[in-house]
Parts: sequence; structure tokens; C-alpha cells
Amino acid sequence: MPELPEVETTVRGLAKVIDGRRIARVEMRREDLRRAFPPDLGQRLTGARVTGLGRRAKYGLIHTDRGDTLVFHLGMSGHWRVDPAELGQHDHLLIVTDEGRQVALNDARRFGSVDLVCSDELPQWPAFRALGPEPTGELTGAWLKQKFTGRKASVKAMLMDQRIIAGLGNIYACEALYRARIDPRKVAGKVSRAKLEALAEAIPAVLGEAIAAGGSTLRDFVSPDGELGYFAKEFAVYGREGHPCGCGGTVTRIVQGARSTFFCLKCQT
DNA sequence: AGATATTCCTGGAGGC
DNA sequence: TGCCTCCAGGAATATC
Repeated sequence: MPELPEVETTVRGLAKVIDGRRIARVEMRREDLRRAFPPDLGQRLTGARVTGLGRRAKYGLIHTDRGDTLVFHLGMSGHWRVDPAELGQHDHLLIVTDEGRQVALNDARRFGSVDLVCSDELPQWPAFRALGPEPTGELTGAWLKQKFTGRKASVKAMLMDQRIIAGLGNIYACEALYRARIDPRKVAGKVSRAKLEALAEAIPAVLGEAIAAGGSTLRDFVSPDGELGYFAKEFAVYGREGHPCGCGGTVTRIVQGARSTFFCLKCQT
């Protein structure tokens, strides 16, 4: 399941193939993912030159010299394949460069999305307008303090709120809370300032380590089978229900907001 | 304000 | 082996 590190790794891998290239051909192999593809997607992209790639929250951005930005979301099963030997049932969007390289957006469960947005209007694009700061670099304990003060929801729920932090998903919310030794059930407004400082450090740390691991695992950001963004992940608590924690406690699973939360009952307080 | 439910979708896991 | 059920996930939206 792609989270921010996988999106970042994907964007870096895509950039190596398509950045600076002219788009020679676009093939929409179905009409929609979660939403319909922009009907004029092929027309607006074909012939355009890719001027750069980026990421906002868990969205990947492909900028073109026509003032458009292709915005993609990987949902839970989406990934790009580089120079696939052949196209399969779940390769929904194909982009071919002027060099003849191919990248295909593959998404079996079709939770992903593809939109084309005027680059100048990206900050005002509905999905981006209310987003909080990026969790990699812009986050401070003071910001968390300001946002959490007076809030009675759990700190885990707050971390999942994209208006407070953009792009932090279930896995890395769990991992960051573990790293900062915070009980995910704790009322957000009651987390100590010291813990918030630790959290503001833990969040970019766990994400940064995952991105670094992805880059090294995939070597050059492309796996041997041409897939971008999926790599072996080693989590401290996520998916490790029943496993021992280093403190002598046991990793426990609970459900918060219909999402699994994994944490150590003993050392997260 | 905040919790909960629903929708989208299907591969994979587990049960029998 | 083969059916069946259920779960996973992010975001938008609705309802309490």
C-alpha cells in the first residue's frame, strides 16, 4: 500500500525516465479509476514536454510546458511500471516518450486517480487547498501544539487529518507515534509539549528513512521487474500484532476510526 | 467538534 | 482443491 515514501520514490523513479522528455503518445486503456479520466487528457498531454516532477502529500505531480500538471494518486494498489514487457489488464494509462520509453500506471483496485490541473492553480485545487504542511521538513512542535490545543480527538486521528499534516497515512502515523513514545489513544490536546517536539522530529525521520530505504532497495528507483515505488519495509509496530517490543512489552492492535492502530501498551504513554 | 458510516475496488488471506 | 467471506486502504461525503 503506497504511502508518502512510495509516492516520493515513484516520482523520483519516473523523473529519470520522463523528465525533460516530450510525450509522444498517451493511451488511456480505460475511462476511469475512482473518477473518470479527464476526457481531453490524451490531447492535452500528447506533444507536451515534461518540465519537472514533484509531490504534494500523497499525490504525484508531472508538470508540462503547456501549463498543465498531471496529478496522480496511487490509492492502495497503484504503481507505475517502467518499460513493461507487455501491458496487462490493470495497466490503465500509458505514456510513451520521444525516446520510446514507456511508463504505465497500473492499479488493480482502482482506488487511484488521475487529474489534469492548471499548474498555476494547483494550490487552489480542491484536494490541495486545505492541506497542512508537508511532513518532511516543514513540521514543527509549535505547529502541532497550535493545532492540537483544545482538541479532544485522539492524537492518532489528528495525525491522519490531512489539514494538520499533509500526506501522513496509517502506517507512518503508527510508526511515528511509536518512535515518539506516544499512546495513539491519548487526547491530542493533552500530549505534552516535549512529546510534541519528539513527534515533530519522529515524523520526518520515519518518512525519510523509508524514502532512503526505497531508493537503496530499488537501486536507481526501479525494481528488477520495472515496478516503481514498492519496496521491502521493516516496521517497528505496523502489522506486528503480538510481536515483542524492545521494551519488553507487546505490540497490540486496536481500531480507531475504522483503521488499525498498532502500538506498544508498555512504552507508549 | 468528533465519532461513525458509507462509497469506491479487488487481490489475497483465512476458514471450512 | 475450491469455494466462501472478510479485510485492507485514502478521500470525500453524510449523519448522528
